[in-house]
Amino acid sequence: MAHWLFKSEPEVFGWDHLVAKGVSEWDGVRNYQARNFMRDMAVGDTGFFYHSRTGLEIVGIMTVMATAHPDSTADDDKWVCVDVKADRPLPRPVTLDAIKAEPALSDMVLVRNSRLSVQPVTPAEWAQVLRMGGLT
DNA sequence: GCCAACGTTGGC
DNA sequence: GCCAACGTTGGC
Repeated sequence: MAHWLFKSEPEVFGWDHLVAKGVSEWDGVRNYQARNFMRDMAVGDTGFFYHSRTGLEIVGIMTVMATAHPDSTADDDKWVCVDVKADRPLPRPVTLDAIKAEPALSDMVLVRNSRLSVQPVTPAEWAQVLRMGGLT
């Protein structure tokens, strides 16, 4: 199973919103690179939930529940979304500062390309963030 | 709130 | 097909 990272502004759609909603579409993505990553996702893939802008930390883990399907919030049919559900919060959220300070995470897309809202995470990065977050 | 970085659009 | 202008994202 592959790993991913999803960004959202906490005021717009944060971790608590996802927890309250249960299974939710990850809609509103209007970037080709991000869309293509969503097309690559499989049911059972896991992803980090990152709070951008005013959070700047990874707060939880979610699971992909449905593969890419048309995004009903788009005017045309070129955009897709996947369905995700909150799995569990990180006991200790992992901040962007902590990620930048960790040499093992220096190649994370989060660090390299701050504007990409859906991005892949390598198995090594995944394990490292889990450790820093107080899991495993 | 500002603005750098990035992506997209559209005139040529 | 180039690139200037514009819009958006997201760290600061």
